[in-house]
Amino acid sequence: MDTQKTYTIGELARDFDVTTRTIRFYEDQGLLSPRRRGQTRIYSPADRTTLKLILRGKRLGFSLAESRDLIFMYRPARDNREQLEALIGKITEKRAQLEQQLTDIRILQGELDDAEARARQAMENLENDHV
Amino acid sequence: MDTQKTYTIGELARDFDVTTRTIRFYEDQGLLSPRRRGQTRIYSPADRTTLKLILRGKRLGFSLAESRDLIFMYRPARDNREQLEALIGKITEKRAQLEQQLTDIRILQGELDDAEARARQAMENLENDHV
DNA sequence: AGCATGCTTTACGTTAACGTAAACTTCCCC
DNA sequence: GGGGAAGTTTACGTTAACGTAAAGCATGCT
Repeated sequence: MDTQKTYTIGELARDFDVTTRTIRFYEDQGLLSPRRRGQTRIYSPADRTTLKLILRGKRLGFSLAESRDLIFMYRPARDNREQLEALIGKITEKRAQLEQQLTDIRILQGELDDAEARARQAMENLENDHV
Repeated sequence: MDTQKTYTIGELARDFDVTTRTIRFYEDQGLLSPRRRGQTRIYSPADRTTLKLILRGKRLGFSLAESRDLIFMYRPARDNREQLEALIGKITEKRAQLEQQLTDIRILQGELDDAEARARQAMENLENDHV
């Protein structure tokens, strides 16, 4: 059964809140390669997932090159041992980067807590000074 | 006692592994404003901390504008009520963004685990096929 | 004195990630 | 059959975040 759902570029753009230009740009960069019906691009659920991965990467500050690496990391490839070892090395690096980000986020969260507390305190003081 | 440690631009550049151009650029963008001895920039511990904040922001994918906002959020300012409420609003937004990043990171970590497991499996298979 | 080191300003160059506009086809609707 | 909506290609424009180069001052060796 070839009953896979498909999407037009406009649908994806709406669903993910990006422009069609953006989606075509990602294809240009080798991150997407949708089928074609004539000239028109037809996106599969897998393409949709890839797009989701790219946008998640963006939220974490990754470049498109980094996201492409991640995508190809996740896609199983018929590799020889060297390639597999290189892959594992890259995975290890990414993991370290994510750990660093976790640390950064936690610290920042704490600082936001402080900042909010001080802001609320300042508002209370305004009240009192005003009285 | 005015015995605060100070830094030259070159020292900061080495310590944080950025170029002096980068540090001057941040000043240009209003993120840093070091004292001067004549022409020469003199950085205080506070300036150093600010630079650290900027670089942490970069690791999380923040633009310099976002980092500047964060810095001014953290610096207590003599504000009126409207400004304080706006500040609290911004803090709340940032918090939501950080939560999203946490979610993204956790998912990605899981995917990296999968990818590594598959890579190791593939290596084992290579061994066996080889025998 | 001469020269290296490290600071300064000024200014043009570069890359990533799209935005924007123009000109064209295809399909659907009434 | 004449719009209108959504797709296409081509191509130039834009912004952020620096890189790179040139030319000049100050300081400290040797």
